[in-house]
Amino acid sequence: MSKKAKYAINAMVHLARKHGDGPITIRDIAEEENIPQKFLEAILLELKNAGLLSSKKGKGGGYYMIKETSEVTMADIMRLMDGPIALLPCVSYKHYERCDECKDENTCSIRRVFFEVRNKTVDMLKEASLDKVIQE
Amino acid sequence: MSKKAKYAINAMVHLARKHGDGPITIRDIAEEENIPQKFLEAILLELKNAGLLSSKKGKGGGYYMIKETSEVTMADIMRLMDGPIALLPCVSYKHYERCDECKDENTCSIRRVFFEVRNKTVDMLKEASLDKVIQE
DNA sequence: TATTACCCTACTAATCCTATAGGTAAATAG
DNA sequence: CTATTTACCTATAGGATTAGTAGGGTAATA
Repeated sequence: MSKKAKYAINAMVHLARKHGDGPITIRDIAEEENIPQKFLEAILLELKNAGLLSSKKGKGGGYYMIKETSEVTMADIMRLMDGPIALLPCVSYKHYERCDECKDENTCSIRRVFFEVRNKTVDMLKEASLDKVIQE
Repeated sequence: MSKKAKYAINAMVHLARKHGDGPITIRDIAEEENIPQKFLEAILLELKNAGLLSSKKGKGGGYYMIKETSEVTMADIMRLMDGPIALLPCVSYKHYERCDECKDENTCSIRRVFFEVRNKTVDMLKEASLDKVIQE
């Protein structure tokens, strides 16, 4: 997982914790979560464009959750930031791509293993919604 | 997973299938598995240095399995090629590293999730020994 | 209208990935 | 002993990605 995705998760968790408190500024999130501010700016924008967040400008502005905390999962955030969750592109559902050195996918012996890994991983990451994550 | 690791796995599977047939040349593996030969050369050397393979020089030489196919798993190969299997360095067992932006690991809410993902993933990859993989 | 915050473009330094080139050393066949 | 075959070693290099930084422009609010 890239730092970007980790930052995104930490920022979302931060906002989930303050859900209902109104907008939170980029600077506050950056400082409290130890994220470079300019980098965070781009990340939050991406999360907003994907519909996971909303924002308000001007004094008293900032970012805030637009969905319920139960409706946003680690899988959502990671897919947005890093793309495929699968270890091999040929077992990815959302970003499928054929392995160019593979002769025949149907007889590829390692594919089954990594298909299972992908499925289990996605299951766990989909289970991990923001509300569950902050409930500890 | 890097191409390097995927190549390594395919090469090991290839050698596991021919276990007992004597040494297989780099060229043969490269051609049959569609792996760039020079790249494969470095990969096989690394696998040998890690004790997963042995080799023989000169005519009739090549690489061959030195362990039983049940004793080498996907986890072994992947760790050797790509390093940590964990998505976050702070939940890695063999390559643990603190997240530098993390204030307190004990209260880090996302750590638990990715710890579970790591454990399940490693379990599956350790289960996937070469003999199991080629038994299909 | 001053302040505050969001939005946008471009750039960069460092690292990693995926190889390639060219030569050395050892084993074997004849 | 020579030629051939094969693994082994060193160095390098282009491209992609990552993780940012710099410097402003634009929009909303008090």
